[in-house]
Amino acid sequence: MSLIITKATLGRLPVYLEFLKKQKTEYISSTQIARSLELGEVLVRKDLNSVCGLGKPKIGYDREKLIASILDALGVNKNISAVLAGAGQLGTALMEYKGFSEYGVDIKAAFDNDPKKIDHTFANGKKTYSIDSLKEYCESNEIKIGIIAVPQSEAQAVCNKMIECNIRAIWNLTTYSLVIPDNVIVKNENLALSLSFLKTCMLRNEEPDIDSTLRNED
Amino acid sequence: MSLIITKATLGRLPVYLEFLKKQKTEYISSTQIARSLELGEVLVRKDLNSVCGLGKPKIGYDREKLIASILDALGVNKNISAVLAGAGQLGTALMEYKGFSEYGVDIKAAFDNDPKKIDHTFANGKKTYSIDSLKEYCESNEIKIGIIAVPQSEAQAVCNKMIECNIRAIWNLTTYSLVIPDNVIVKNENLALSLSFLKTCMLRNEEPDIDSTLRNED
DNA sequence: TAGATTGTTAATCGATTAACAATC
DNA sequence: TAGATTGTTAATCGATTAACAATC
Repeated sequence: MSLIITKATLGRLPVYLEFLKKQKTEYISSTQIARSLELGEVLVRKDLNSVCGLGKPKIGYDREKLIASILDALGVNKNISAVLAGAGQLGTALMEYKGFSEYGVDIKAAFDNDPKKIDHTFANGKKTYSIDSLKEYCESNEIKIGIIAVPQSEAQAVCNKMIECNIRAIWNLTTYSLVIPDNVIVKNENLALSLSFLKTCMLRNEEPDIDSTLRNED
Repeated sequence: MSLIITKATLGRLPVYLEFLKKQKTEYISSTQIARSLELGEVLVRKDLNSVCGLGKPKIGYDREKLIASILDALGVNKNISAVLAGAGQLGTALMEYKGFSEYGVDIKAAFDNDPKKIDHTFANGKKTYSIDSLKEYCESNEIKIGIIAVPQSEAQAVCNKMIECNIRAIWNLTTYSLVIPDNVIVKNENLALSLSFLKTCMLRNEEPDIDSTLRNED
């Protein structure tokens, strides 16, 4: 029944999701989706097929069910708690960002080593704690994801601390290439690289449809 | 001489660059690079070969020259000016971020429609102007890149304004799928999607080496 | 010469697309 | 039945890897 969901598919599921949410009709065909998103229609069909096999010839796919299946495949319904290290400008922006909850991720608290930042309360009531209390906090709050938004020079140290706290997935917003054990996954979000990639594409007059931040190093 | 640089290669160049900068030796072999970055050594050789053909058997590549070639291929030496729309938390973080200049991108000014934000001076002396003065500013400052960090609901309007200002490359930090003409390139930087992708990979226990933000929609 | 390394050509692999049969 | 749509099998395409010849 359920085919293997490739990573390429996984990457497109949220795109389908956004699109499907905007539609109004009860049923929707892969042809419509493909045309609107400028993707091959067979590709769309294969993607949809790998999360749910319920398309009906001549009618299309049940929109509601499709949305539910995608949400399920993405694990949106499973709520996951995260913590953030580094309550600077970027950290604050992330703490106050509302979009994460839509995907079932809750950044519960920020941690910093700067006494001036500790105890600060964000606009939404979340708080900044001392980095020393990270372990205790993670243990009592079932934290699964760690977000690193500290200065480069501290990135590895903070990363090590997070791993000690049993965090197994790290979102790295610094430009530092973290060294991590095999059982931890890292996603690098290098904004400088990303903007630079756009610039390079512009200079070469190409579409930026590959992302330079996608590779894992070390 | 210079082979075609594929986009996949283009995405890896900055990774090589970071690594090469950290090294000390005069020459470096593709084998060393491959091992350190966990890439295939033939792949590294092909990549390096597409930007410069100066590897020497038994010796390796001249580190300095390699760095220079990569910088050149990436267009880092060509300085490009950008403007940012939306001086909120995220916008402020980007305005004050120091890493962009390393890749030859200078975000010169921020624009907003909120009177409370207009005329604000950032920590580094850059300023926020009224969105109404965007066109004039872009024309007199040769602005090539526009960064959108406004609320979703205003993203398209701001994008349209930027296109009127002759901006041909847009870095979109909202979750909105911008509709743009063919001669404009967009790079979507959807942070919610990115974090969500990490979460999904964690739940499925996979490495997140493909990035969901890489696809262009609409 | 032997060994380390580069660069090229062919094979493999994964993802996408094309062709077409199946279904309502 | 005809037409629209789905789902599958084979072909294509691009990128990576393997094998190996060339070079210092």
